[in-house]
Amino acid sequence: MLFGRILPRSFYARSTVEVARGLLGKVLVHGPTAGIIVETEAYLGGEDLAAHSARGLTGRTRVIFGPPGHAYVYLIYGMYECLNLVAERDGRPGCVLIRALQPVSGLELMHARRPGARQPEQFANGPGKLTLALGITRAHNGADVTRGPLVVRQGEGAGPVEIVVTPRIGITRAAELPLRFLIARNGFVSGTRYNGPSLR
DNA sequence: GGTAGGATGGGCT
DNA sequence: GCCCATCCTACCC
Repeated sequence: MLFGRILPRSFYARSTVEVARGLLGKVLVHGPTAGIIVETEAYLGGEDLAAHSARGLTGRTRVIFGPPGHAYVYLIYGMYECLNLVAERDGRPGCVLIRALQPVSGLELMHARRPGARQPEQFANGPGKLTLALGITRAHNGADVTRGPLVVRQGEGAGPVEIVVTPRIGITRAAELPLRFLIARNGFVSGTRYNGPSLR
Protein backbone atom coordinates (compact mmCIF):
# COMPACT_ATOMS: atom_id res chain seq x y z
CA MET A 1 0.00 0.00 0.00
CA LEU A 2 1.21 3.47 -0.81
CA PHE A 3 2.90 5.11 2.22
CA GLY A 4 2.38 1.99 4.32
CA ARG A 5 -0.45 0.91 6.57
CA ILE A 6 -2.94 3.29 8.17
CA LEU A 7 -1.97 3.91 11.80
CA PRO A 8 -4.34 1.97 14.08
CA ARG A 9 -6.35 3.56 16.86
CA SER A 10 -3.96 2.08 19.42
CA PHE A 11 -1.28 4.46 18.07
CA TYR A 12 -3.36 7.42 19.28
CA ALA A 13 -4.53 5.85 22.56
CA ARG A 14 -1.35 6.93 24.37
CA SER A 15 -0.15 10.04 26.15
CA THR A 16 -0.40 13.20 24.04
CA VAL A 17 3.37 13.72 24.12
CA GLU A 18 4.03 10.17 22.93
CA VAL A 19 1.61 10.68 20.04
CA ALA A 20 3.10 14.08 19.16
CA ARG A 21 6.59 12.59 18.98
CA GLY A 22 5.41 9.42 17.24
CA LEU A 23 3.65 11.31 14.46
CA LEU A 24 6.92 12.80 13.21
CA GLY A 25 7.89 10.98 10.01
CA LYS A 26 4.39 9.59 9.45
CA VAL A 27 2.43 10.55 6.32
CA LEU A 28 -0.78 12.59 6.34
CA VAL A 29 -2.89 11.67 3.29
CA HIS A 30 -5.99 13.38 1.88
CA GLY A 31 -7.07 12.43 -1.63
CA PRO A 32 -4.20 12.88 -4.08
CA THR A 33 -2.22 15.06 -1.67
CA ALA A 34 0.11 13.80 1.06
CA GLY A 35 2.96 15.04 3.23
CA ILE A 36 5.39 13.76 5.83
CA ILE A 37 4.61 15.23 9.26
CA VAL A 38 7.73 17.19 10.25
CA GLU A 39 6.44 19.40 13.11
CA THR A 40 3.86 18.88 15.87
CA GLU A 41 2.74 20.40 19.16
CA ALA A 42 1.14 18.66 22.14
CA TYR A 43 -1.87 20.27 23.85
CA LEU A 44 -2.46 18.44 27.10
CA GLY A 45 -5.46 17.97 29.34
CA GLY A 46 -5.76 19.31 32.84
CA GLU A 47 -3.22 21.94 33.81
CA ASP A 48 -2.17 22.98 30.27
CA LEU A 49 -3.80 26.43 30.09
CA ALA A 50 -2.87 26.87 26.42
CA ALA A 51 -5.13 24.00 25.36
CA HIS A 52 -8.68 24.66 24.19
CA SER A 53 -9.79 21.80 26.44
CA ALA A 54 -8.58 23.73 29.52
CA ARG A 55 -11.94 25.58 29.54
CA GLY A 56 -13.78 22.31 29.82
CA LEU A 57 -16.15 20.38 27.58
CA THR A 58 -18.00 22.76 25.24
CA GLY A 59 -19.52 22.46 21.80
CA ARG A 60 -16.19 23.21 20.22
CA THR A 61 -13.98 21.05 22.43
CA ARG A 62 -16.25 17.99 22.47
CA VAL A 63 -14.05 16.10 19.99
CA ILE A 64 -10.93 16.56 22.15
CA PHE A 65 -12.64 14.68 24.98
CA GLY A 66 -13.78 11.87 22.69
CA PRO A 67 -12.08 8.71 21.44
CA PRO A 68 -8.52 8.91 20.05
CA GLY A 69 -7.72 8.84 16.34
CA HIS A 70 -10.16 11.55 15.35
CA ALA A 71 -9.57 14.98 13.77
CA TYR A 72 -10.18 18.20 15.72
CA VAL A 73 -10.34 21.07 13.22
CA TYR A 74 -11.05 24.63 14.34
CA LEU A 75 -11.14 28.12 12.83
CA ILE A 76 -8.40 30.51 13.94
CA TYR A 77 -8.30 34.28 13.42
CA GLY A 78 -11.50 34.05 11.37
CA MET A 79 -9.61 32.86 8.31
CA TYR A 80 -7.54 29.73 8.78
CA GLU A 81 -8.22 26.22 9.95
CA CYS A 82 -5.92 24.11 12.10
CA LEU A 83 -5.77 20.30 12.21
CA ASN A 84 -5.27 18.36 15.43
CA LEU A 85 -5.31 14.62 16.03
CA VAL A 86 -6.97 13.47 19.24
CA ALA A 87 -4.83 11.41 21.65
CA GLU A 88 -5.41 9.78 25.07
CA ARG A 89 -8.15 7.30 25.82
CA ASP A 90 -11.82 8.10 25.40
CA GLY A 91 -13.02 10.68 27.92
CA ARG A 92 -9.61 12.24 28.55
CA PRO A 93 -8.61 15.44 26.71
CA GLY A 94 -5.40 15.74 24.69
CA CYS A 95 -4.60 16.49 21.07
CA VAL A 96 -1.68 17.09 18.72
CA LEU A 97 -1.52 20.13 16.45
CA ILE A 98 -0.02 19.29 13.06
CA ARG A 99 2.19 22.28 12.26
CA ALA A 100 4.11 21.42 9.07
CA LEU A 101 4.37 18.85 6.29
CA GLN A 102 6.99 17.88 3.74
CA PRO A 103 4.94 17.37 0.56
CA VAL A 104 5.38 13.95 -1.05
CA SER A 105 2.34 13.57 -3.31
CA GLY A 106 0.03 15.88 -5.28
CA LEU A 107 2.49 18.78 -5.26
CA GLU A 108 0.90 20.40 -8.31
CA LEU A 109 -2.51 20.47 -6.62
CA MET A 110 -0.99 21.71 -3.37
CA HIS A 111 0.70 24.55 -5.25
CA ALA A 112 -2.58 25.45 -6.95
CA ARG A 113 -4.21 25.71 -3.52
CA ARG A 114 -1.31 27.82 -2.21
CA PRO A 115 -0.60 30.16 -5.13
CA GLY A 116 1.53 32.51 -3.04
CA ALA A 117 4.03 29.79 -2.17
CA ARG A 118 7.02 29.65 -4.49
CA GLN A 119 8.71 26.43 -3.37
CA PRO A 120 7.53 23.10 -1.92
CA GLU A 121 9.15 24.18 1.36
CA GLN A 122 6.38 26.78 1.66
CA PHE A 123 3.37 24.72 0.58
CA ALA A 124 2.60 23.39 4.08
CA ASN A 125 5.11 24.95 6.54
CA GLY A 126 2.49 26.18 9.01
CA PRO A 127 -0.76 24.91 10.56
CA GLY A 128 -3.01 27.15 8.45
CA LYS A 129 -1.01 26.50 5.31
CA LEU A 130 -1.13 22.72 5.47
CA THR A 131 -4.92 22.58 5.79
CA LEU A 132 -5.19 24.78 2.70
CA ALA A 133 -2.66 22.67 0.77
CA LEU A 134 -4.40 19.38 1.60
CA GLY A 135 -7.97 20.67 1.37
CA ILE A 136 -8.78 20.06 5.04
CA THR A 137 -11.64 22.12 6.51
CA ARG A 138 -13.96 22.23 9.52
CA ALA A 139 -16.08 19.68 7.61
CA HIS A 140 -13.43 17.18 8.77
CA ASN A 141 -13.97 18.02 12.44
CA GLY A 142 -14.65 14.75 14.27
CA ALA A 143 -13.58 12.60 11.30
CA ASP A 144 -12.04 9.20 12.09
CA VAL A 145 -8.48 9.29 10.72
CA THR A 146 -8.19 5.49 10.93
CA ARG A 147 -10.91 5.16 8.28
CA GLY A 148 -10.36 7.86 5.64
CA PRO A 149 -10.64 9.83 3.45
CA LEU A 150 -8.27 11.74 5.76
CA VAL A 151 -5.75 9.25 7.18
CA VAL A 152 -2.25 8.98 8.62
CA ARG A 153 -0.01 6.24 7.24
CA GLN A 154 3.13 4.65 8.63
CA GLY A 155 5.45 5.78 5.84
CA GLU A 156 8.05 3.69 4.12
CA GLY A 157 11.52 2.67 5.17
CA ALA A 158 11.97 5.54 7.56
CA GLY A 159 13.67 4.53 10.79
CA PRO A 160 13.49 6.56 14.00
CA VAL A 161 13.80 10.29 13.37
CA GLU A 162 16.01 12.72 15.30
CA ILE A 163 13.70 15.05 17.22
CA VAL A 164 14.26 18.66 18.34
CA VAL A 165 12.12 20.01 21.21
CA THR A 166 11.20 23.69 21.72
CA PRO A 167 8.43 25.78 23.33
CA ARG A 168 5.17 26.05 21.41
CA ILE A 169 4.57 28.83 18.87
CA GLY A 170 2.02 31.64 18.95
CA ILE A 171 0.62 31.19 22.46
CA THR A 172 0.76 33.35 25.57
CA ARG A 173 -0.30 31.01 28.37
CA ALA A 174 1.98 28.11 29.35
CA ALA A 175 4.34 29.48 26.72
CA GLU A 176 7.48 28.02 28.25
CA LEU A 177 6.57 24.32 28.19
CA PRO A 178 8.75 22.22 25.82
CA LEU A 179 5.90 20.71 23.81
CA ARG A 180 6.83 21.50 20.18
CA PHE A 181 8.53 18.68 18.29
CA LEU A 182 10.40 18.92 14.96
CA ILE A 183 12.42 16.60 12.79
CA ALA A 184 16.04 17.80 13.11
CA ARG A 185 17.60 19.53 10.09
CA ASN A 186 14.38 19.41 8.06
CA GLY A 187 13.78 22.43 5.78
CA PHE A 188 9.97 22.07 5.68
CA VAL A 189 9.24 23.17 9.26
CA SER A 190 7.41 26.43 10.08
CA GLY A 191 8.80 29.67 11.37
CA THR A 192 11.38 30.39 8.70
CA ARG A 193 11.42 31.98 5.30
CA TYR A 194 14.25 29.70 4.31
CA ASN A 195 14.06 28.97 0.57
CA GLY A 196 17.08 26.86 -0.22
CA PRO A 197 17.50 23.16 -0.97
CA SER A 198 18.59 21.96 2.46
CA LEU A 199 19.00 23.21 6.00
CA ARG A 200 22.41 23.18 7.64
C1' DG B 1 17.74 40.15 5.40
C1' DG B 2 13.96 41.74 8.79
C1' DT B 3 9.34 43.15 11.15
C1' DA B 4 4.73 45.71 12.09
C1' DG B 5 0.13 45.66 11.21
C1' DG B 6 -4.19 44.25 9.26
C1' DA B 7 -7.65 40.82 7.67
C1' DT B 8 -11.66 38.36 9.70
C1' DG B 9 -15.26 35.51 12.34
C1' DG B 10 -16.32 32.16 15.98
C1' DG B 11 -16.09 31.15 20.93
C1' DC B 12 -16.51 32.55 25.35
C1' DT B 13 -17.06 36.14 29.43
C1' DG C 1 -16.42 43.02 23.59
C1' DC C 2 -12.20 40.67 23.69
C1' DC C 3 -9.31 37.02 22.52
C1' DC C 4 -7.22 34.26 19.61
C1' DA C 5 -2.65 27.19 18.62
C1' DT C 6 -2.21 32.52 11.57
C1' DC C 7 -0.65 34.36 7.28
C1' DC C 8 0.47 37.86 3.95
C1' DT C 9 1.80 42.39 2.47
C1' DA C 10 4.11 46.52 2.77
C1' DC C 11 7.90 48.60 4.02
C1' DC C 12 12.57 49.07 5.86
C1' DC C 13 17.15 48.07 6.01
